[in-house]
Amino acid sequence: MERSKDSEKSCKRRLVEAAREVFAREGLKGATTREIAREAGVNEVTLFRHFESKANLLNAVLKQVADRQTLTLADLQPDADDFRAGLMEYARTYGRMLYADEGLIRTLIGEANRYPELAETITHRCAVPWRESLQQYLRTQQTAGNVRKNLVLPVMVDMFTGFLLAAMLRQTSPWKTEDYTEHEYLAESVGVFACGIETTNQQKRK
Amino acid sequence: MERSKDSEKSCKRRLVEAAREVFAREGLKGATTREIAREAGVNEVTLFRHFESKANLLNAVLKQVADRQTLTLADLQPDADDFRAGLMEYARTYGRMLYADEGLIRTLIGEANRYPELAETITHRCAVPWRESLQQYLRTQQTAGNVRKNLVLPVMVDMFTGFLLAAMLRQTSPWKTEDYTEHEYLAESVGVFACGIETTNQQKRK
DNA sequence: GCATAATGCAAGCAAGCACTTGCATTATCA
DNA sequence: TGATAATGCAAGTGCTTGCTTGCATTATGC
Repeated sequence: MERSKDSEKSCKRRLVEAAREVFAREGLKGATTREIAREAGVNEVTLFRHFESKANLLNAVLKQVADRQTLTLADLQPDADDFRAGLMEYARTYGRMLYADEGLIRTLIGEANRYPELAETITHRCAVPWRESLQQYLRTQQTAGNVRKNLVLPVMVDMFTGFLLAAMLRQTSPWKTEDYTEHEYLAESVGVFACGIETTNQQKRK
Repeated sequence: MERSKDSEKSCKRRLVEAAREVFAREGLKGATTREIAREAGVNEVTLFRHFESKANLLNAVLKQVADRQTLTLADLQPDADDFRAGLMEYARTYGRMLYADEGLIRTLIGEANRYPELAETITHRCAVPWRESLQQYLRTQQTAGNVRKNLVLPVMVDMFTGFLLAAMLRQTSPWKTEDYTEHEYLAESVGVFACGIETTNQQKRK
């Protein structure tokens, strides 16, 4: 039972990896088991022997993505002493994650209503942890006197992740308009957001 | 040639209408010509007689949506004297449009990379006009002294539409978390945005 | 070296898909 | 009424899909 662990694992892993790419590239319906198997370099039958259905394979992919995100979030230690620097760190990390999983995120946005249980899973394991971490950070900054106390924190958190998500969607579209750089967007938008929620509203100098 | 105009038009229109719903509900690949025809109450063959292919039908749908949005935008006359009220009007109108076309927007986000020419069309005919209108409004407010002059306006515009889009995606998801109302989100987020870009940064009282 | 488990391969199945064809039926309008 | 155009209907074509079956081949660990 121990002997085959390695090869089997590498085979399964290669399949999950390939499936992640093909699902992201072709969509849930557009991805075919034939193409996934080909991209993984294994026979299509092997795919069905490991995961019994295409749906099972998709679940394995999502589980892997969720686990990776959990690690990313756990590694994040934002600067609590510099309010704006901490926010920027959240924004950069969140943005990096968005770009890394772009294809899957697009696909899930598109198919969320058709696979509700799937959307719920990914939400509970990805979005909720981010929300709570960020909300906790803002609460800390409130008690430190940096952030206004009359804010609805859940709204602020969703607004923050919201304009970052939208930025990713725009930048990775085939039609991106290119009148500012990604870095410029991050700095400017997070700056305005910070300016909007902080206590002492000193004007930001460019 | 005049005689059949009505019935033909009504038939074509019913097909486009049904197609819009089915495409939105099932996705570009998931939507079948059979179901579209059934939902329109006509025979599947009739569909192929009017539009020669599924792709043509999709184009007709997008054209209709784009035209409708052009009208919506033309009707919008934001209050230029009250900066925040004008912003809120933009937000409400934009939000209404987002909710009306939710399904299609989701689908297009999901499939943008697989149908680039399609994404480009819809962008040029929908997103760009919004961007320019909003940017013009902000420029006006800058000269009126209400908005800071050291802002990168394209970023501001995309940030604004961005957190509104993301809010719609969240609210219409099967897993919406429900810890604030749609109205509350609008008021709070637009408030923070306004607070972030305006010249005199008076604290907003709840 | 040998049993056992994993993989490959060729073929196929049943279903669903976009799209077509041929013909009967209905509505339109002069 | 009668020609013409639009629609309905039944059937079918060729392709792709997820998934299965049977059997040969390879690797693994004792």
